[in-house]
Amino acid sequence: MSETAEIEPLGKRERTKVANRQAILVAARRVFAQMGYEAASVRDIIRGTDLASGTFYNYFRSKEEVFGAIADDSAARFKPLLRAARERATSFEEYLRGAFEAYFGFIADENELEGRPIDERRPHVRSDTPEMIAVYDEVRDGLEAAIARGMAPRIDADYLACACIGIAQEVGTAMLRRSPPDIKAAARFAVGFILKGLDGAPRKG
Amino acid sequence: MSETAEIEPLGKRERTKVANRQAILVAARRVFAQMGYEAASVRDIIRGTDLASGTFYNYFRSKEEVFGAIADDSAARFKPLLRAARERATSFEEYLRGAFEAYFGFIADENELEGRPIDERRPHVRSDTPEMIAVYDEVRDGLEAAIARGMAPRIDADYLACACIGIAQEVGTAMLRRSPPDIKAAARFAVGFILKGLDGAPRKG
DNA sequence: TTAAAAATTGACGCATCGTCATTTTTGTGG
DNA sequence: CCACAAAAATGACGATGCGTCAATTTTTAA
Repeated sequence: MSETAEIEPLGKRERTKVANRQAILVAARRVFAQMGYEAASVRDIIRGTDLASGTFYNYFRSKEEVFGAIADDSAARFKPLLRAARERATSFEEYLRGAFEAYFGFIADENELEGRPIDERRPHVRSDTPEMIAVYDEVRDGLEAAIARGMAPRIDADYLACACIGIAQEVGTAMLRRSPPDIKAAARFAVGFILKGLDGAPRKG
Repeated sequence: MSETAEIEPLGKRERTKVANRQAILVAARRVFAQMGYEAASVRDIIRGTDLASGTFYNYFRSKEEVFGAIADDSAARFKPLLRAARERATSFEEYLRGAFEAYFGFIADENELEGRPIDERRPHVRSDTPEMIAVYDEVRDGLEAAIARGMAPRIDADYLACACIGIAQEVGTAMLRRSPPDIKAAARFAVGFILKGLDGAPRKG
């Protein structure tokens, strides 16, 4: 194998290319958080770097594409956490708990930047970018695997995955609105709810 | 009481005001569906009516506000359906089934306009309009009432409402992607899942 | 009939859009 | 070290959309 990890043979050209792309993404994250996604313009983003306006278009075609790249990046960083939760788990319940704690912890970290309210900067997490589709697939695969092993009943894995993602999103957002956000408690609620429905969710108080 | 329902004493001024506002909303729905929310401009919307560009700003401040009005309108039309489901039901399960069938039927109707994929018709941020908050409150009230009557366990009503809404949204979107969308089946899935968790969801096939 | 009030209109100044010819930077061979 | 080609950055440009506003038309009320 001559494909060993390409340690660091990056010329200056490649390095600045990576650096510029990253600078744009960092500026975009900040701008989206500060003024909200809708209000932000490509010019606002590029002003947050030391690049010229035309340079933006060497890296992205539009604001939407930048948003997609950020979402893709988040999804790519989250996916291994999800995978790890699956591999670490020895039971379905453990898998679910690991996955939800990973997700709730992740969004708690991601939203620590000060600025506009959460709702105005938050991606509408649909099966959008390749990495986000990969996350959805990871969720569904994990559930299908559990079903195949008899750890979960044989139900519609697509709807099930959607239900879990919906719960994760909405309960996650609700958690962020509470201060301080209690990650374990939120995960406990979600896991109990998914496993047993109303009867399984932790009693209040 | 001299405040009796104001039957129809609308002058021409009031009538055209209502008509123009409605014309803008109708055009906006069509434009959002056809070219996608992001790509649409205020000019695109106003071109879909016989009004001048400046007139738009007598009714709305921005494209976002138009979307908010559409969302608000949808929520306002949906809320009574939800309320009716609650009043009609004689058990918690019946309430849930009625609510989900109402919601899934509603979004199936709402998205019958041909055009861009569902996901592109909305902004990438979540807007919480007054009527949408009212719908959320209706959901939570319904659940709290059930809890108070001992028809459901005493769990965190806020998280529960969020979980139900998340399920409704994600499973609803997934349902729309299938053709033809099977409203009853989707509702059966959601209700079973909420009541009993994995064990309660209908088996596949 | 007429004057005040309200609403509509479209042109205006300004900002952002995406492009592209030009300039600057980087990699390569003599 | 220099020169030359490829690659990338730059900012000015025409086009388009933005939100405003003085002028105009329509409606209401006296």
